Amino acid sequence: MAKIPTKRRPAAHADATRSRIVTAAVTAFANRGFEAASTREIARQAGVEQGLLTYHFRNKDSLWRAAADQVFGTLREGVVERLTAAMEVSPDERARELIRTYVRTMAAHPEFFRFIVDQGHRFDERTDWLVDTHIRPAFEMMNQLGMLRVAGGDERKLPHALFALLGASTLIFSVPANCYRLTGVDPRDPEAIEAHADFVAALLIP
Amino acid sequence: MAKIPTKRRPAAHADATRSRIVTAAVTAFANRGFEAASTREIARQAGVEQGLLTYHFRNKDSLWRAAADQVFGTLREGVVERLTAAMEVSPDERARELIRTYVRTMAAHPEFFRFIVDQGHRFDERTDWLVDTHIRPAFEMMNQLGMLRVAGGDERKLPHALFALLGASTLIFSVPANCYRLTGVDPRDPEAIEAHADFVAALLIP
DNA sequence: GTCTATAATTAGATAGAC
DNA sequence: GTCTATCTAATTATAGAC
Repeated sequence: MAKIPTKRRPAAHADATRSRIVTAAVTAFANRGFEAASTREIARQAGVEQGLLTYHFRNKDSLWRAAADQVFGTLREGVVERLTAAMEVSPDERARELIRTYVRTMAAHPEFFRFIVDQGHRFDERTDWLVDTHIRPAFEMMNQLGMLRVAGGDERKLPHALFALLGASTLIFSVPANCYRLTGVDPRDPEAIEAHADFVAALLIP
Repeated sequence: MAKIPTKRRPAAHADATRSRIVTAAVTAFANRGFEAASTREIARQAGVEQGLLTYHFRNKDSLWRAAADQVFGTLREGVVERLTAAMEVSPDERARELIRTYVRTMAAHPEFFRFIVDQGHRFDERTDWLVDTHIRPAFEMMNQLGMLRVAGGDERKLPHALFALLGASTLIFSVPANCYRLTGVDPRDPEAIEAHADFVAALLIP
């Protein structure tokens, strides 16, 4: 009586399997970088055999792109969801709250930053794809929301504002071992996240 | 008549070989991370055979520490050298100039940031060693120089100030492919470096 | 001090059974 | 859809020649 798939979703179980693989891939790629992440370890984490990965994804490169889709998709949902609550406050306070929201989202998804740093120094196809598919839309959304007002309306300062904001907001959550060993503060603690959100918001919108 | 070593420095040539290996290792570890960097590729870049690496360094871990010593040593020299020129200006302007110097040094050595990010999320022996040996002394020097005045004298804000400064100053130089593809600005250009130094200095010391 | 050879392990990709 | 088996190549570490 087991394994009777419905007519409408014969592949529901396969979708779940595929999803588990992608989730395991996100962790592996973020923790170890593209080359060092092993498809065997990803399969093991997802509870499947390595051969199945080539059924759902052609090769390691395709799996990486699926992982990137999930990382940026989750991020987009998180930010957009929190931004729908329209704020009737001053532009400065609105920008500050956007930045605090941004910091909290980064804290919840440190894998995002490592994805970018691991890939961002390679002038290759994957970087072109990542920027065109995911990073540019995010950049334009942040700009339209007024989060980059720190550039003072000078378009030439936008790149510096973007990477300064991203680096200031996110680095601490991507190197928790360094931060904890160095300062005793664990950046995964909720209080540390709020403290960093307040600090960065005050820094960028004084 | 070749290969007549002097009495005092019989190993001068060996030292040069060792140094070439370390230099190649710095590049490899920064570009690809600890696991993905291969000792064979490092040996090839240094113009030696792989077996020689275990003569000069016990294993990959020891080689990584030697590479870290070189990265942080170079950085320390660069910063200290530039700071000896005492500045008789206001504390604010002095802090700004220190931060500009810091940004320029980071731009000249993007491998520093990738060393930290690649290692900083692992709670292991290497992180403990890196923090205790290199990061903490650098942190204390920055604090004593007044570069973390953005914390406003509040000791609890120091961790946030440190990682915000480091991230804001350095990220852009560590992801040049992202920045160039996204904005058209190549952060390796001297004008871009100066623009970022000015931007970050103005951001942290308004 | 440097190289050659190789052992033991692991990598990604593929073919085919079920 | 999932797994088993295997191929080729690359990995770190080691032993020993010179």
